Amino acid sequence: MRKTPDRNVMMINSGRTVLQRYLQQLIPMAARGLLHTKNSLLYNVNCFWLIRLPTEIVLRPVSSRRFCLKTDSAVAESCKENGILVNNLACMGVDVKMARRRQPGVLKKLITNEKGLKRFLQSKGATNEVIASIISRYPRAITRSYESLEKRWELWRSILMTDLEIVNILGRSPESFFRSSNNINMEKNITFFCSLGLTSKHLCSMLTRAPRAFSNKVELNKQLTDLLHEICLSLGGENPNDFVKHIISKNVFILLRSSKQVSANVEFLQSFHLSNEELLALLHGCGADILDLSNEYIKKNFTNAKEKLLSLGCTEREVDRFFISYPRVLFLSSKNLSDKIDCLLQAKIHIKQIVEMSRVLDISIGTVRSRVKELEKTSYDFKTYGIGILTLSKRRFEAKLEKLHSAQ
DNA sequence: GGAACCGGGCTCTGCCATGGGT
DNA sequence: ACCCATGGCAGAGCCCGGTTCC
Repeated sequence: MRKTPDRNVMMINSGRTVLQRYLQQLIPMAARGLLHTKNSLLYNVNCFWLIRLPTEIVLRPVSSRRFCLKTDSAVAESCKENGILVNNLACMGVDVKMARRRQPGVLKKLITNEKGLKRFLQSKGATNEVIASIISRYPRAITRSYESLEKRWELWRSILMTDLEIVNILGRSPESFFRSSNNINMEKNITFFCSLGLTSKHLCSMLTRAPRAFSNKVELNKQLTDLLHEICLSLGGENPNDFVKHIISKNVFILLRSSKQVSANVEFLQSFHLSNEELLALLHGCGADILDLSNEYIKKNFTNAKEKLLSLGCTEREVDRFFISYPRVLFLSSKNLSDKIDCLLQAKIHIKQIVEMSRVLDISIGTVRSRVKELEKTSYDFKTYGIGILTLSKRRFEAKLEKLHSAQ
């Protein structure tokens, strides 16, 4: 039995469960009985069931479609849906088709809290459009009780400053808030993250950027931090606690990855035959950036990029140095990286210059093209003056360009 | 003063699979 | 059989500016 955070909620939920099972059995029986006598009349009639719960009275209509006798399997499937719920949602602007595709079971439920959810979110400043979008994308949101929503919101507000920040996150990622109603687990996560030495500022950033991490079971988060702890110790690190805190604050998305993936990515970096000290420094620095990437993606990109660089005359050693000095290049898709290199070569930049200044691959192809074009007007020679100019920020580049023009 | 180095900011959801409960 | 909670994974960059070095 899954834990529910609140005793009252648990009672309501268990009451509902018993009642639901009872109704699920009762309604078809009633329907059969009624159909036997009033089949033709019932087809277009809305019938309301009065359901009394421990804390609330819900007037729940049952669609006449429930009594329809069509045999087509698709229609039979839709007959199981709570027609009035579906109508309610449609009236709220919910994309019912999307909701049905994502969580079909929710539309079959007899007891839901869509109106309560709407009131709750409205009171926090969410617009009707945002609420509809939230339910369309994560229909299970309407199964959360008011008490559970209040508690969860309170927990989120203990980290974030305003209701609006939470509304914005919900609008972006409804699943992260609604996927679990286990508020005790969320509390445990907050305590756990604090115990790692992460400050409220860190927690705020984590909840904003990777809210899903707070819905992970605390054991799962602990499993990952234990792995990081072990990695640090196995590499001779002296302060594993700081290492864990540093990696998480640097790349919070690591908490959304399995230990298996993170492990595989560390192994990938190990394949460059670095000393323990070097690998530790790499993980502490720019190596942390790529730990949350899909391992297959990293390997694929690495293989393709390596092939490309070797074909352009680079040595194995240069290639390895290139990736170690700037692992973030592995973020780039094979095609993007290849196109970028071609673009730089076309501008008469030598491959050795690119390999030595890998940061140049940080810039978008569009920016490279426009900057090369501007520099051509000033007869800028990359061989003589280097390619560092391409990596400047927009403001610095424009200032530099102005000077080049005035010097002409 | 200018170039090079470096760290950090923004961003990252939506879907499917699975195990367990009912 | 069905649903829920949760784990896992695919997807795929660019830019800015502070500090240090020469």
